Amino acid sequence: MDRLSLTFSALADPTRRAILARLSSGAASVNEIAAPFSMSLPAISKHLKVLERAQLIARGKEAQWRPCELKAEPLREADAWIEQYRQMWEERFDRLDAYLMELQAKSAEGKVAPGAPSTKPAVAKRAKTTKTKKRKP
Amino acid sequence: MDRLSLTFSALADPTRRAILARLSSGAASVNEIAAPFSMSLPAISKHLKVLERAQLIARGKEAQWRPCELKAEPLREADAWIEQYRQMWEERFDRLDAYLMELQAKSAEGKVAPGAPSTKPAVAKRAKTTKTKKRKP
DNA sequence: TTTGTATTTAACCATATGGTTTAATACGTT
DNA sequence: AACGTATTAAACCATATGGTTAAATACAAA
Repeated sequence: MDRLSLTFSALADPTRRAILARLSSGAASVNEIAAPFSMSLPAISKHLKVLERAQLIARGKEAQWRPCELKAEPLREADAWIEQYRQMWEERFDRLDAYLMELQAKSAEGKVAPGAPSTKPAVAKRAKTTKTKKRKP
Repeated sequence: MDRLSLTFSALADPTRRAILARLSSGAASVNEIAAPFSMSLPAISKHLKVLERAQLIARGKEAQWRPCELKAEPLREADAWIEQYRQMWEERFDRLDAYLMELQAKSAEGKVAPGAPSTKPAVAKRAKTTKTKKRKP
């Protein structure tokens, strides 16, 4: 299986995401990792194997312990993939911004009812800092 | 299943990622989507159902066509999750940079053997250009 | 109404996933 | 050597996944 698929499918489980979260604050033994969960040790062991295959963790050997350490590299690749789509969800705000800017314009002309919400600063400001991409008509 | 798990497991398949890529350049019918692949139409239909359940696509109805449209919102959530780990993979480069900068310093003092590899520009420069992703203002 | 096109459903198959319980293994300590 | 602890392996089970082919459905056009 390709690396991206391995990464995403490793992340597609809340237990495994929780394990990564735990490891983000330092390496840990299998028992330490298992402690917060209400499942058997072998189940955790299997999850760790999945994470290891995805290279999201690396394991050491110290006496009878196999400490696990987080390896973020695959996350970087996953992030790079998702990154491609960033503007797709930013666009949404752009259109909202455009709409709100228009409202403001009208407001300046005194065409909006007195009680209309003030949409000016927080959101409309984003229109300047967000890159826009045109969508097909 | 929780939304993040749905999203990641939907992304954990190259066919589905390719479908999303196709849809990022505009909506398409099932047949159009299926064209590039060498698998049966029902297989594609199933993939679309997975994407739909994860809310990565939305479907319309026009005559006998059910056009698919990309919805990036879940990607934004996935991105936000991964974001937590960003510094984990940036740190790594920071340390590498620090090390290489140090090497350069020694090199400047003439303490490195004549044949030593020149590590100067390409990598050490990264220390300045490594982008810490733009966060919300 | 018949035919053609687009798409989904049904039934089936093989393999993967996530869990269990019961051993087995590996190492440090007594 | 025997024991205790940490971890994995084996065998098993239920359900999910990713694919197939054949049939059913929905709509447009002739």
